[in-house]
Amino acid sequence: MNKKAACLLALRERILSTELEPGTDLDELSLCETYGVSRTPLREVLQRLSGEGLIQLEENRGAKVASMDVRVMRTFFQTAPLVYANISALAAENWAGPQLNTLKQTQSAFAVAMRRGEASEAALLNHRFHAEIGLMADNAYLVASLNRLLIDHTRMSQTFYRPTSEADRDRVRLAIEQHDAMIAAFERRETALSMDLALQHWDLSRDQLERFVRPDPLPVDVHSLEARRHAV
Amino acid sequence: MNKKAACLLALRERILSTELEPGTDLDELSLCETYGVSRTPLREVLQRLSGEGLIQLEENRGAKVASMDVRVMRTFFQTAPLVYANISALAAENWAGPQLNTLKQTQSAFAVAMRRGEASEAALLNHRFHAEIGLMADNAYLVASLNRLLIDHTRMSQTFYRPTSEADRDRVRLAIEQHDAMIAAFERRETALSMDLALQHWDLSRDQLERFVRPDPLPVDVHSLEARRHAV
DNA sequence: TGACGACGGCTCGTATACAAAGTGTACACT
DNA sequence: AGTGTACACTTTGTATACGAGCCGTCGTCA
Repeated sequence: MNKKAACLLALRERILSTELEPGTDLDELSLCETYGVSRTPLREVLQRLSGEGLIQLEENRGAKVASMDVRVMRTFFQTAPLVYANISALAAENWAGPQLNTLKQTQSAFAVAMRRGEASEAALLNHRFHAEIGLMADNAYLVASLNRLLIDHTRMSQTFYRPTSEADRDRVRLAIEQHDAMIAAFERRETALSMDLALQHWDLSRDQLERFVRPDPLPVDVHSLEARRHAV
Repeated sequence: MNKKAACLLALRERILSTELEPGTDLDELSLCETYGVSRTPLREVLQRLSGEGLIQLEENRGAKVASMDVRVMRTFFQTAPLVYANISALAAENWAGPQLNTLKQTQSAFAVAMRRGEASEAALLNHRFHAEIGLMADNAYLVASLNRLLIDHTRMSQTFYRPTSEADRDRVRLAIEQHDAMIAAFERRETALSMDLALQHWDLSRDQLERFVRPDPLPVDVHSLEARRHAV
């Protein structure tokens, strides 16, 4: 029972961190061995992961990690701002009890991981941060979308948390500041501001993700570069 | 294998039609007997239904049909127009291949069922109609929200398809006309119009659902009725 | 030599048996 | 008489064994 939950958690993390890359085939027996559970509970875990959209099950063909092709990504960029903005506004409106403190704790853990350069830990904590905002929003319908978005967001942003240039480092710092601003807005129940901040946070993410998805093209050849330069 | 799929389908329909009412406890053994499958595949079906949000699983406590309390409904009314409108616009933009024809077929089947007074059949076909629009929208993220909304929408609207007054009958006719208008808008890829029509369709639904949720209050007593009448 | 078919291995799907957890009742003790 | 505990029964969770479906390879036949 505890082993089953552990297995679920572990697989989730391995998928989100892209240690298990999109499209990877999953073998039941080897997973059973890895996590020390028999096939019955393991298959239930797989069913569950499939329900969450982390893996895809095919009849008589086993499971594979959910793919992430260009079409999916187009949709992702189209949908994310809508959902993130609304979730954020709802979170400001509806959070209750200890949720805000939980969020603050996640945020500090995130900042620490980032400072220490623990990249995949940071990515997972960022995921958790936004998932917790989802819980605060208290809207089972939109959260369904949010969680799907977060899966792909986390997988795409793996590189983000391994900043190489100083400009990248600045962006990460900005992301952390934005998180703090969001927390403050939630605390004061500032719905409209929360929505704005979510959109700003999204803009930053989008720039970063687009750089990952569509990196600067390599020069075709020296001549075309020269030609372009003189054509301006 | 086929029996498992049949079991899944059947349970889905029974839940959507509220034959299995929200909150009902589900007993594994009796379900096994009913559908002629053993516990292992049945439990996988339950996992799946849980993933779709149709039932709720609790550790060592079995499954129960997803509840539908007032808080859930508040959220429902808040979220539905946003998702429906966007899904509709995306459907107009992205539908491909035979999807539109499939939708037309579902629509005629729905109209027929409605004319024949087959209430739960009509409710399920209406569900299918909107689920198919979801597929046309081709947006895995938003569809997750849509499907959650449709579950509760279908369960709440069970009464809608048993019109009692002539005014109710008019509303049903209008709903069918709106479906046709949506199909036409999709066919011509009129994104903005599709969004508008979805919102109109939602307005109609909302009025109907609110009447179900908040019916005309019963008279407190005869005296207060008399008093009210004279007061006008 | 190429193509079709049969066989064998492998993985997935299902049934069943057993273990663990929860629940209700009855009996004893305060 | 009320409460608490223990035991039996019901229901859920897990392991394992067996059957079914897919895939690749090898052999045979044209």
